[in-house]
Amino acid sequence: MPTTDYPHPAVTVDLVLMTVHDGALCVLLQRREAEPFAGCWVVPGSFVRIDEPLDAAAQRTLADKAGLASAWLEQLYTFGEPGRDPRERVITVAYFALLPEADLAAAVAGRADLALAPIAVAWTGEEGGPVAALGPGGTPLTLGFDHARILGLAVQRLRGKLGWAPVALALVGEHFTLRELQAVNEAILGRALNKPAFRKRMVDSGWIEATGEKESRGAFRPAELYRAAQSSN
Amino acid sequence: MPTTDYPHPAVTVDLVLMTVHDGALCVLLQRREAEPFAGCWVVPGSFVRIDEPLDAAAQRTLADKAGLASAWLEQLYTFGEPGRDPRERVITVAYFALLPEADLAAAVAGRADLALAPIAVAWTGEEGGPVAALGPGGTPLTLGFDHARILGLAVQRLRGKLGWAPVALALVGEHFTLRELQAVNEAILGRALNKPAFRKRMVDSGWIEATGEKESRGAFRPAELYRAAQSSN
DNA sequence: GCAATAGTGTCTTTCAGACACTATATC
DNA sequence: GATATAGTGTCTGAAAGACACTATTGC
Repeated sequence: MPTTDYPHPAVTVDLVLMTVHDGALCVLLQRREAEPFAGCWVVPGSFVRIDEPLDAAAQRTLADKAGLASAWLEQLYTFGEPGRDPRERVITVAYFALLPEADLAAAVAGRADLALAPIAVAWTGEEGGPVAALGPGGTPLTLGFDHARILGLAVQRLRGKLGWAPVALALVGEHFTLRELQAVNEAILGRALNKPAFRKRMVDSGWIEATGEKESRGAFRPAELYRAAQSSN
Repeated sequence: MPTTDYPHPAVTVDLVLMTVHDGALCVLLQRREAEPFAGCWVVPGSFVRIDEPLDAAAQRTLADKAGLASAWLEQLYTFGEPGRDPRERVITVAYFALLPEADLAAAVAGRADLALAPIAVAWTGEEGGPVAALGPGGTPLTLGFDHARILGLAVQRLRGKLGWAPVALALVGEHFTLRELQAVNEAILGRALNKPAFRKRMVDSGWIEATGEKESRGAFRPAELYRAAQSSN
């Protein structure tokens, strides 16, 4: 592995920032001003600095673009087709990040170039494939670069990890009810779940613990509030 | 995402070529001649050319370093710590590849700089961690760069995929018996499997189909030979 | 007591592990 | 028929879905 004089590609990180809003899995998209793909929507990204670890570049992008300090952040896949950016060779390391709805809504508020778009998934199971992101009228947004494919892979990975990792906890607040957690899971999977089975699985998993406090929403029995267990990280 | 004048990092692909030999999961390692890490063992890799897709670079490395035309090849993870190569910033996209024992043994034969090293895994379950590669005397080889970590992630991914993807089929020949397939699975997982359950799972999975032919090894009942089903890809 | 949601008990089905059994080849 | 491995039937236990039931709050 000697050093070479061959031209080096540019390397970026792209962030698929996801949350669940109104029962739908949503992603934060940014409207591009400049060419190429001006007017199209893309996931936020930035160039990796020459002395910066990849995870740090993702963290920095999270702070710059969304004003967010912390999130469940995980490397997704690296895309490097030569033609994916018409200007120069750009290899992008895609990350996906999960945030509670409130955090992401705050980041979007007052920013005309940002949108929280519901994701429309046509496939089911493990095959995967590209997905569409919907605009205000329910019409699909035009995504720039290969970001429809990146989004599709993010959804696929998220669905796959739901069963064996506490990723759903990153999408609810610090305190949450089992009903909220189940709703988040159902939004991600796109199908209804069985209530007793879900509750048993969650409680037995060791990911969550009861706080002893209750949530009161109206004229009916209040729900127990849970929080992420210490070891769930 | 404008173009920039910032310095670009070098990008490489590294290949974790694995097979099962003598009941042990093994990896193809190459002894480095040059500094840094001269005398250490590393997984084969090469620079990504400026007009070359990442998958094509992995495929080319497979052909150059191991003389192999085809294998189960899958992107693993991208490693980009600034200090991982002391010469310059090198971001590497790691792939793992699975080959039948015979193919990899042929690649190593007569090459003093290549070795097929058994992998010693200390952990179990899902945590993962770095692993050791063993030399002829059973002593651990000194691995260069961050390749112990790359190897560890490859083992973790391989173990994780065993249950729901037909990866084990890439490690046996075109025709194989269920006993051979089970032995491969056991070598990867590092634990014994239940025979009836394994057979039922394999047959029900749809990944394999019976050929109608038999394998005769001695004075006992011959085993049915199977092959990968068409849809198992 | 009524309404509405929270939470649970129980039955059934499905699947994997354990174990012992039957099957089939060569000698 | 002895032997060694291939392959299967059956029991058991764990986990999930279906469904109905009980529990608790405000009004």
